[in-house]
Amino acid sequence: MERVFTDHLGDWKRSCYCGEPRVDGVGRELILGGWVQRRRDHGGLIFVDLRDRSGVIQVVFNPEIDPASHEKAKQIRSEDVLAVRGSLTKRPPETVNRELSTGEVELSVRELRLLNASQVPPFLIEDETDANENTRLKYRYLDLRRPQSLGHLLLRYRMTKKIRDYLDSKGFIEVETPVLTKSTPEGARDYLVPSRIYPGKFYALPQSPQLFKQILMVGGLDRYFQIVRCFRDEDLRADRQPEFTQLDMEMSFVQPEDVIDMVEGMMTALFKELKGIELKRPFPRLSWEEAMSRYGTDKPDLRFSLELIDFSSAFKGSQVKVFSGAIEKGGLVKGVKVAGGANLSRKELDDLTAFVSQYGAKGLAWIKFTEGDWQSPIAKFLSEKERGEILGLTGAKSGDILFFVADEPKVVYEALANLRLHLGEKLGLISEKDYSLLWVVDFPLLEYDPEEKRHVSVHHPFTAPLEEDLPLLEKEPLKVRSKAYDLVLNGVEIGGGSVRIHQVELQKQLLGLLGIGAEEAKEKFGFFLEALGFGAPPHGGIAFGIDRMAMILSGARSLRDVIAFPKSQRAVCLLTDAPSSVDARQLKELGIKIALGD
RNA sequence: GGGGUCGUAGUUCAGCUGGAUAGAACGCCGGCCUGUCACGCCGGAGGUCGCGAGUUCGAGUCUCGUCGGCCCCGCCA
Repeated sequence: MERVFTDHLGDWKRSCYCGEPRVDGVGRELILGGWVQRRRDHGGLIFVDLRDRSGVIQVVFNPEIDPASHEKAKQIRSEDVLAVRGSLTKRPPETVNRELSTGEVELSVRELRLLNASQVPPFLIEDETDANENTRLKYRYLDLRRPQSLGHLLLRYRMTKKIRDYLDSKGFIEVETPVLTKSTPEGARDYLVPSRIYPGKFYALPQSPQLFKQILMVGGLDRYFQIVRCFRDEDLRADRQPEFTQLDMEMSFVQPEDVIDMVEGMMTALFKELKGIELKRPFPRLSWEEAMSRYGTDKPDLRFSLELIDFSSAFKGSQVKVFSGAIEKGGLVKGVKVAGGANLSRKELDDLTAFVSQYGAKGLAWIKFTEGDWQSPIAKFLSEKERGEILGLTGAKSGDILFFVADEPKVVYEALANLRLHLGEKLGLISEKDYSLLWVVDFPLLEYDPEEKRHVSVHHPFTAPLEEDLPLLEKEPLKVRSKAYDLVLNGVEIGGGSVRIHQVELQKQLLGLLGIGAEEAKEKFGFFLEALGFGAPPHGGIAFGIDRMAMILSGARSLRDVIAFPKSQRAVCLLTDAPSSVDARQLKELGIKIALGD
């Protein structure tokens, strides 16, 4: 039987939100509106928990107060929308509900208006919902009614609001840049938008407004920011969505220190506002090289130690062939010591081995230090000298365990960085309440891409080299460091930026190093190079992942929790079913034929 | 593109080495109930076991394929 409600709001004006009434309002007549969290029908009395974004209040339908509304209330079901008029009353002391902000009061209803009936919801609207994400995303509007969902969006809003206020106070101007723009080489795959007016040509959705913000500096804006949607057509992860939001900023006449200083001020204000935390300034800083050697990653989580230890020199020429072999081939032997980790079971060690194999490690060697003994598959191959060096490097004591990975540097770093994180979580070394902010600086400007057989930018092609390294650019480009900086929060890169190249000749030289010839440069970035030639000031900036920041600051597990309408891992919007087919007519207008291979 | 994992009632799950009528909880429907707030009590409905092949006397269970959710690798300057 379909329930249909036909009441209208009429001249009723809502008095306040459901979560607001308190004892001091007792006796007042209130009009409230909201959704039915729950109905408890006692035959004689009917209780309804009425919910809106502010919270829940109990409303009571008592036939002795108003028989008509009590009769009407019998039809009420979960998630119906209703408005009630009645008097706020104090609850009898024994019926006070301490769980509710409004638990000392309730509304005695004199009139009920049934505004809209709800279908039976597919899952209960509660914070501890166990509905799977599939269902929650399909019925996102129901999921959003959960206080936790609202909390995430609210925190995100307060964050962007504070950012805007802060940057405004520092003289930044928010400027919008195009969403329909030009596809550029380098970087991620572009989302393309076909042009109807120029069949066969395409706009691209921006991966970031990089060139536009630099051109705004050429335009004399001096301080720009934008909270802006960006698009990258790559595969998704828990921390990666195809469309995401950046705080993009840029400043003129600056060096890295100036940008870093501005950002520290902003982050400090943000943490104070959102978490009530006073951050200490300056934030800690690591060079890229130090971050890699101590943590194996350019975004270390400093909330716990477990630093990497280098055994490469200790194992040169070792009887342990996997170690000495790796070193001979130009690789490394590195490891981590877990104090008190000797009680890890064989199964756990096997799991850890499987874990590092994901990152290309061929094995995970270990030594358990027990009372007067070294338990290890490699123990019998270790010389006295090596044993001495291991003890010297690690200070290992009885009860500890040591892990080793020997391979080419990239594999060693990736495997151990991830192992370190994995162990940190598994062993409970990370306090959820801690926040660790860290700058990583002095990145290399370029790295060599063996697949493309050319140099590629570590940051992006517009990043300026460190002035002191400029002489190396011609002969040893891989040794050149850049004026780039990343801000890392709890092991997540939340922001990255650089001071840019503002001189056209240097920019051309750099594009050349990347294998982008004059011809291609002109076609792809001609407008930009031309702009640099008209008096581009020195400038630099940074961009932050707003979604990631919101995720971390709200303690969410996934980016999807802090995005109102996120995509599934296969890049589908489960609510709208996008992407979808389009009319043949639309395709024809665009001059597009679908040519799907078999 | 690859690996892992999950898919059984509206929801979350159980379902053993393949065996007869596929269960539970919550939700839903009906009845009773004036102080509940995860109300309670009584009764009831609800299933193409994601989909398609195959093996078998017999498949929710085994095999292959396929679709979808999630996690990861590759990818993401």
